[in-house]
Parts: sequence; C-alpha cells; structure tokens
Amino acid sequence: MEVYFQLIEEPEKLREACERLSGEKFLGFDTETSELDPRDGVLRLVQLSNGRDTIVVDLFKFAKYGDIKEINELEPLRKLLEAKRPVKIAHNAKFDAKWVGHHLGVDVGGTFDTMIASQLISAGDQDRRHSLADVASFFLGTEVDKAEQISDWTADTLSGSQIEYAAKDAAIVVPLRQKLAERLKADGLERVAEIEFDCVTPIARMELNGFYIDQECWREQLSKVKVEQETIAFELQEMLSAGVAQASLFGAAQINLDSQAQVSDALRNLGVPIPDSTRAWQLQPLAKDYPVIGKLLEYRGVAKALTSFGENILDFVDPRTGRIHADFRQIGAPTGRFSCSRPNLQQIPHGPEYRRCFRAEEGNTLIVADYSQIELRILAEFSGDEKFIEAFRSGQDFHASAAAQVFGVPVSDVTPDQRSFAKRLNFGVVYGIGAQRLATITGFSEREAENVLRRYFATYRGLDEWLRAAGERAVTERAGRTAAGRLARFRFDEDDRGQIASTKRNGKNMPIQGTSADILKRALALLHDAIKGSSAMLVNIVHDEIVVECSEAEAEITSKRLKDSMTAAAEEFIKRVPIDVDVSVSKEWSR
DNA sequence: GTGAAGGGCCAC
DNA sequence: AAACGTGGCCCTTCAC
Repeated sequence: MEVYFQLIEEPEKLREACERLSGEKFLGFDTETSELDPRDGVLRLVQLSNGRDTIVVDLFKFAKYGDIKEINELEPLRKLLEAKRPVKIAHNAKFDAKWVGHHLGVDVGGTFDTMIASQLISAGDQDRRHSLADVASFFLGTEVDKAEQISDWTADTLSGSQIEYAAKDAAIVVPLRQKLAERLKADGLERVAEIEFDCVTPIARMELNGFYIDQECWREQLSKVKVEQETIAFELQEMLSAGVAQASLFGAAQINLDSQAQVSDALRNLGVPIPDSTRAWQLQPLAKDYPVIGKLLEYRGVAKALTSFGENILDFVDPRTGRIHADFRQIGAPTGRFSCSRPNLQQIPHGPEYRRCFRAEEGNTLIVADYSQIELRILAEFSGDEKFIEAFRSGQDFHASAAAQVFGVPVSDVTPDQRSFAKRLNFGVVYGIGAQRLATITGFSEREAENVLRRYFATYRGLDEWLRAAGERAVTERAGRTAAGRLARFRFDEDDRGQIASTKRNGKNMPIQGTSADILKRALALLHDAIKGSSAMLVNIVHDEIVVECSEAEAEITSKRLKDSMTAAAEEFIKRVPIDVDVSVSKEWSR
C-alpha cells in the first residue's frame, strides 16, 4: 500500500494540518514510543490519517526529551485528539490514549478500537488472534509489516522507512474500520461496540491514575501472617511426619508442604482417608476427625496470603507515583468482563486487613460504590418473573424476602438458616446450579436439595422458564447475547452430554454476567464525563464495583456523580427492577 | 534453564 | 467439570 504522508516538524504546518483534518468523520490514529509504559519513555510520533492524507508529527521537533505537556504549539493536536469528532481509529487504543494522556495531558475524545471490534466480532473464539497484522489480514487481506515496531524511535533523525511505517499504521486502520463497522452492524454489535469504545479512555486514564497503596500497612499485615505461617508450618510438619518415624527421628526428610503429592503421601501414612483431590472443599469435612487436616487448611490459607498477596504486590508499586498501575484487559472474558493483571486488583482478599492498605492519598478520600445484587436484578428483568421482581421492589432484605416466598412464611418469621439457604440458592441459580452441587454447599441431602430447587422454581416460574429457554437456546443457536447485544458463540461436541450440559449453563450465565459487564462499562463512560475537570479520578473496578479517589472537599459531589452514573447506566438496560447502588466515603478501601 | 500443565485458591 | 459461571497468580512437576 502506497501512502501519501506529510512529516510535521513545525508549529505552522501542524496548525494547518489539524485544521485540514478536523472536518473528517474518522481519523486513523497511532503513536510511536520509546517504551511500552508511558511513564518510562518518550512519545516520539503521533500519526493521524484519513486514509489518503496522513500526517506524522515529530514531537522531538517541538521539545526534545522535554515536557511536551506545556508546549503551546501542540494545542491544535490536543484539540483534535480531545474532540469527539473526528473519531480516532486505533488498534488497541488504550495504548495510544495512555501515551497522549500522560505526555500531552489530553483524554482522547471519540474512539473506534479495531482490536476491540475484532474481539467483539469473534465472539469469544479463542483461536482468533487480534494483533493489527492478524486483524488486517483477516478483514482486509493485506499484510502489515511490523519490522519497524521495535526500531529506535529516539534517534535524532528517523529513517524514511521508519516514518513510512508509522504513516502506514495510521492509514491502514481507516479502511479496516469500514470493514469492521459493516460486520459489527451485520452481527448486531453496534451498541455494545459503542459501549466498549466509550470506555477505552476512562480505562486508559484509570491505569495512568493507579491505585495508592500504603506500603507500610501492607508490610505490617504481611509480617503478622509470616509469624503465623512459621508456627503453623512447624506444627503441620510435626503432625505430618508423625506417620514417618525415621523422618522425625533424624529431622532430615522434611515434607514440602506446598507439594500436593508429598502432603497426600504423608496423610495416607497417617491413615487419613483422603479423597482424590486435596482441595479445601473436599478436605473440610475431614477436619473434625483429623486435626492434621485443619492444620493443613490453616497452612494453605497463610501460604496463599504470603505468596499471591505478599511482598510481590509491592513490586508493582511505581516508585515515582507510589501507586499500583495494573493492566486491565477490557474484554478479559468472553462474557465481556474485565480481567486484570500485574497485579490482579480484582482478587485482593475482601478482608479489611488487606483492603485497608489500599487508600486515598493525603488530603483525598475514596468513594467506593457497588451495585447491590446486580446479576439477580438482571435475571429478574430478563425473566419478567413478577414474584422475583416484587422481592426487589418491596425494598426489603432480598434474600430474606426470597426465603419467605420459597418457604411460604412471613418475612418476619424467616430464620437465619432459611435466609442463608435462600442466599446460596439465589447465587447458584445465576450459574445454573444443580441439586448435587446445592446439596454439597448447604449440607442438605441430594433429595432435600432437589425438593428445595423444585419449590424455588415453582415459586419463581418465570425464572425457571427463562433459564430453561436460555439453556436450550445456547444449544440450538450455539450462542448467547447480553442486553447490549454482546455475542458469545459456544462450541461443543453434540455427542458429549457433559459438554451440552456445560453449554446450557453457559447459556444461562453469559447473558447475565455479560449484561453486568455492559452496565459497568456504560457507567464508566458516564462517570468519565461527569467528573471531567474535577479532582476525581477512577482508581479501580471490580466487576460490579467502582472505586474513585477525589479531594475531601469534593467527596459529596463525587459520591453523587458516581451513584448517578451507575444508576443511569443500569437503568438503560433494567427497566422493571429497581437499581440499588451502595456508596461509601472512606479513606480506605474497606467498609 | 524455560515453559506448559495440573492443582489449588483469591475475587465477583 | 465440583454436574456452578468468569478470571489471574502461585507452586510443583515434568518435558524439552
């Protein structure tokens, strides 16, 4: 592909070019950078293209290694990037949005992300790749050469081929967007694509913001667990080697407590009837007869705390900001949920001893908001079940209210056991729970569990019907859809009953879990607009929860903006069931 | 030494 | 496959 491009090295040319391109509906957008993380490197080039006319802005010509944030001559570029129109087309737009966000101080206005579009179209197909080269080859049949991607973008003078490569990447996404847009439309994915695109910039900003962690607090917690761990490990070692006389005699053959194989052997030597797996849920029932099992579970708990949530979390703190800047994958799961890594801020233990270490910086406060039972409300909306909806509308404790309806007693007479049971059942239903599993988590016999499930679905006939239909649809249509239209295709072997059953459960769960993701993402876009220009910044999201940090002075207004954004987002999809958002203002991420 | 697989467990 | 869904991270084990 031959590309006409203009290298821009002076303010006047930049002003002219931005003026010229500002009337376009769409512009290809790309950046070339010296590193992968914007805090580590320099932003060298910004490219914009309408497909025929491409500009390559050399930022070194405006302020070499300097702070380009303050350079006035770049204002036309900032304006163009910030504007909702033209829409900026980029592949993995979060990357470029972070770089211009950090170095130019702008939030990219409208975006069309060709990577996300490709992910939505592939609908969870694990075999499809989503690099620019893969997507361009799949949708345009053109080859993209990435040879220059790793070249030195900090050289005084860039080579002709470097600049041409840079220009091509911005130009190619223009025809690519055309093809992807057609497919999005044909597949009914326009609405969900809009939601996804609109939360790219909020997520880019969130990653730049990072989440402040009090390192002292974290270390203190760790040292407590360390002390515990040493005692527990010693005791467990003693108990396990009791079965191997010579081991304790010579003190030599220490058992590796982290090795399932060695621990299982030792347990067998002690005469413990261990099941095929030594997972906690299987061992738990043995704990009352065999103290060693209780000790093992105790050990596992502290070991997990020390490894997954130990010193290593602090390795991710950026010394320049004192904050953790994790990586969020916008379509982390086929359901549309985010995933998070390095570190995974979505799996920090719920206990206050951990969460209180994540806090607001001096002078600031955290606003923590989460949807109350959002997945059950989505299920209520989908099923249209009047009784289930009424349990939400009544405004009473939902699980107690459900227990009352299932057991046929007044809410005031619901026992704690009944409530707890209804709660487990309510959660399980969202995953397509069966009697066997229900029995194991409640301690009921399978027979009793079956009866209660029958009673539950007799009470909520609409739920039963919707869930059955969703399961059947998953098998016949080999796909599921969320309220915003997100699509997940299911692959299974028709001769495998297990796979069919699994597909049915997926068909029940995906629309629910996925709609929850749709709602959260929509809320992020609304929130981003609502807090613009204020002290508030997004710092974390956990599936149905949003954490914002703001100045103490703006705590109240930020709480309102957060709650309103989340409520409005949910109400776009949930019409018949009330939405409840719990908001708390606190210095710490624990309540 | 490196990487994949398996087991286990944290979150929602 | 925990016959309950979605992730990521850590450890051991085993193959290369």
